[in-house]
Amino acid sequence: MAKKDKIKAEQEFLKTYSSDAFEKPSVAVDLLVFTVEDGKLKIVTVRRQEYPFKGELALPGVFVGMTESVDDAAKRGISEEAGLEDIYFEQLYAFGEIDRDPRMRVISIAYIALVPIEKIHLRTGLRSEKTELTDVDALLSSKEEVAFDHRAIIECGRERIRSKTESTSLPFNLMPEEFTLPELQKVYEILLGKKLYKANFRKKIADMISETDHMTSGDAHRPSRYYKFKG
Amino acid sequence: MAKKDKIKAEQEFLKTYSSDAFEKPSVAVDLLVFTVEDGKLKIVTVRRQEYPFKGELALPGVFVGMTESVDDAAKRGISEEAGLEDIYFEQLYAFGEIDRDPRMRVISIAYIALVPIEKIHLRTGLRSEKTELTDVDALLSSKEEVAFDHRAIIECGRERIRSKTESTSLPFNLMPEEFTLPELQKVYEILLGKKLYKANFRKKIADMISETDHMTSGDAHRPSRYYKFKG
DNA sequence: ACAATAGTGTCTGTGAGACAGTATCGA
DNA sequence: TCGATACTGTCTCACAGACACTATTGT
Repeated sequence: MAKKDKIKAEQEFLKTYSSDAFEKPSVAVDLLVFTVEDGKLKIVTVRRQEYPFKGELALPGVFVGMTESVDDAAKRGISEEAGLEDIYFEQLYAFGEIDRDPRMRVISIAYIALVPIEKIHLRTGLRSEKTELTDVDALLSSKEEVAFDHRAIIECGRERIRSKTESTSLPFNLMPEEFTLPELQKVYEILLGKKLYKANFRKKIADMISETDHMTSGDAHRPSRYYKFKG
Repeated sequence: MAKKDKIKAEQEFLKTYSSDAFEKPSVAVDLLVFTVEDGKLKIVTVRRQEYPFKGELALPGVFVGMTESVDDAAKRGISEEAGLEDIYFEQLYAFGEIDRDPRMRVISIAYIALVPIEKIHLRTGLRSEKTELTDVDALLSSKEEVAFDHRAIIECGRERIRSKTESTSLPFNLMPEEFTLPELQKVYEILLGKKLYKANFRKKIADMISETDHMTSGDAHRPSRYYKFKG
């Protein structure tokens, strides 16, 4: 194959579009790390210590490095901000408005992650912002100011969760290894924002679970069986 | 408000992350412009005139400029490559592997667009690549080489179309202003890849259409009523 | 025995799938 | 009249929703 041609073509290309010829946007990932705590759907947030949006809530995020894929950047961010490894995450949406960051052009690719609360160990981020757990629905129905376009990103993520809860096994990613069906139903109800009928719920998820041989004990009522997620 | 603080914070930020301090990935949009022609689902493709992947099929795409949003870049690309304005499009997915372009780091945000065939006027792109219409399912089931990771992107778009056909009114974006129900059903069958029952199909889409007062004529069989899409 | 929660049986309505039937054109 | 395609009626079956009933613990 004409290697000369190849090199020439490459040089031609780099002349019209090289690292130096054009200014480029920065690319970041923003992270929506969801969990359920105290009967509420929450996300990991940081409180901004600097302008712009100083003092406001924001999503944790990292810039995408040249030596990592976008997925890997998301994984790194989740690890740095929430101390989490090996958890479920998926790409949500790319947010690309010109002025979403007043300092510079940043295109942000948002990811959602789902974690059982037991696994979460909040960690102070690299830029020493305090990480906290914030009630998603309370935040979205409040008028609290949220940094950048992060309110819209959170709304988008909330919607994805709701939608995939109806049609996939997504909520299992919020559960510990073993769980009872009343616990699981509660999580579904939180994600969907409505009460469910016990019998119908159990029929729906019947083929996603397998039972274990032990039960709850110590409560002043009938014990509940523990189940595991079955692919 | 402490404007001084604000400026200082900004400078601090730009020091640790400025246009010059870090190399940045390039950001492009790749376009999946779908249409139905001759009973087949097709997309607008270009044939690469340069290395790498010279001679192979590729998706049309443009780099995202600093003065346009990512959505606007997609709109511009659709206009430049297919001569189309005011058509339906939506973001598909961001592809961010490190080596998806062997020349340089490019993160690509893929968009799908749907156009009735009557509107398509293929236009030679800026880098004078020939644009053509390619049968999607034939391409995907063939072993033909496709440039970059574009085969995976096309698969992803094909899947999005199939999925949204089942649950939304997406296919109407492929129809002209007025259409008959047999025509509409044909399009659904192409998108879903299977035959549908007439009566069931009509029940399903009944509330998305409104009838007009005219019919087909000239065919050697019963005429068919024209309908319009109704929100 | 009772409060409290776990778990099951079943009726009903809705909607998809399957198929048979009727309607209306040109030749 | 016939071939061809448009259009409609209706049976069935799977499944979600709603609700009533039974089961098992601690106090």
